[in-house]
Amino acid sequence: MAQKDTARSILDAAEELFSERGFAETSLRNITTKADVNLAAVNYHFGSKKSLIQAVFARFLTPFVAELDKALNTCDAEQGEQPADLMSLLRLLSDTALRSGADRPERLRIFMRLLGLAYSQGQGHVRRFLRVEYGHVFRRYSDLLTRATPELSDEDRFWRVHFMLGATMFTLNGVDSLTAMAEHDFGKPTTTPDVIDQLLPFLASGLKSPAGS
Amino acid sequence: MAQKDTARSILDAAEELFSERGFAETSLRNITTKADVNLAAVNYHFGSKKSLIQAVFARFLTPFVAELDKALNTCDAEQGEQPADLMSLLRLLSDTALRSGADRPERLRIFMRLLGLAYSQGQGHVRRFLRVEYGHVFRRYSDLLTRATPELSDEDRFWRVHFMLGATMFTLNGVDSLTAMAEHDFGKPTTTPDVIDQLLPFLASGLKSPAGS
DNA sequence: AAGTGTTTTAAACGTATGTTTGAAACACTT
DNA sequence: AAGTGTTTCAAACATACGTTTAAAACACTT
Repeated sequence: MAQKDTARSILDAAEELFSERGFAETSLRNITTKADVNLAAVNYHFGSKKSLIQAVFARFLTPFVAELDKALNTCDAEQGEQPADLMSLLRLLSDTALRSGADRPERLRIFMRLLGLAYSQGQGHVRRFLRVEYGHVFRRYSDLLTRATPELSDEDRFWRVHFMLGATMFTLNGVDSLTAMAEHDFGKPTTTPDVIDQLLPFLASGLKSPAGS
Repeated sequence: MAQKDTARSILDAAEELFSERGFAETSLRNITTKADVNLAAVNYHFGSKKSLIQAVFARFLTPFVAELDKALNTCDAEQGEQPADLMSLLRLLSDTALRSGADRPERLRIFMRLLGLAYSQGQGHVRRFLRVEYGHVFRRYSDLLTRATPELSDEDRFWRVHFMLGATMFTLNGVDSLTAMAEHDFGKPTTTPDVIDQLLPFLASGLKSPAGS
């Protein structure tokens, strides 16, 4: 019992501190102090700081890709030959992401920050870990995206999908600062689902934008 | 003479190393070794590591915002009352960015990586420095963008501009990996201006996308 | 050539980090 | 209750960092 508790406390504290300050800027002493466990507990339970970082990602991503895989299965079964349209595909992904870790709604924001950090900081080991562990589901989703945009050349689609990825990562990365700015400027409170409702049409328009200049 | 050389060598090395590995992950010893100067030279010439980071940004941004300001002046003079259209505005910005530091074309990529790092890593002092030092020019550009999209509500425009920013940052951030992937998959070599030619229509379509779901 | 202010150098300082250790505390079977 | 494997703990380890120092080397005026 104590084992699970200690490991979970460490993961909770690490997740939050990493997302706030980055990986290199968060020390094991920060984490163990916040988790109220002994300093040596990290190395005892996870082996090293690197492994702890991967464990933080795994705790979020493993249930998420499982749910996404399930959602893609029912999507395939329902539609048969006819490909799903673009907007539905985007909704499917965002709904799955929002539902994953439904207990706390700010979980998605935290995880997106972690993902952004992993790609902008060194952390090549995280990228490798993610590709090896979860690559097949993302490849599956990518195939559906291809079938939903048959009018695009592979090259155009490649670039535009990355543009979409960038807009999404950046936005959800800083969604807390952005919603605070929006609330200050426009009065209305804005939630993460609200932001996603704004984002998806933008992404769809961009992806379908006419080719050429 | 020796003074300028040492300081410049440090800036060159710091710019490259920071953009490759991040700020916290790059030590002064890494920098001074690469620059082939003494370790103490950084603190002698720049005072501290923080000031060095700001100096790296200033060296790129000061000429850039000067050129952008000039371009905005001639833009104002030419157009008179009639606002510039969206595509021209985007071109104006990207042309200025591409021309700035024209000596080496990968300079823009390096700088975009630095900017992304400054916002994703802690580095709150960089954000503050940039806002205080260069904020007025970006506010000026933002006003032109507003006049070019009168059909949008301030709130919609706010969000979509940040989506554009995200797509741009992410893309130019990883433009070297992305062009390498594109070349591997599609044969054709792709340059940074090519990528921007793909990006701008995407951004324009997204910004102008019809409101509502 | 002497003198003066600037720049470079090698070495050290103090601090913080990730990790290891060996003993103590604990949980659980026999 | 003794014994056994697991978990916690305080302390120390080795290493790396940013910064400071004081002397040496340099550039340049008089």
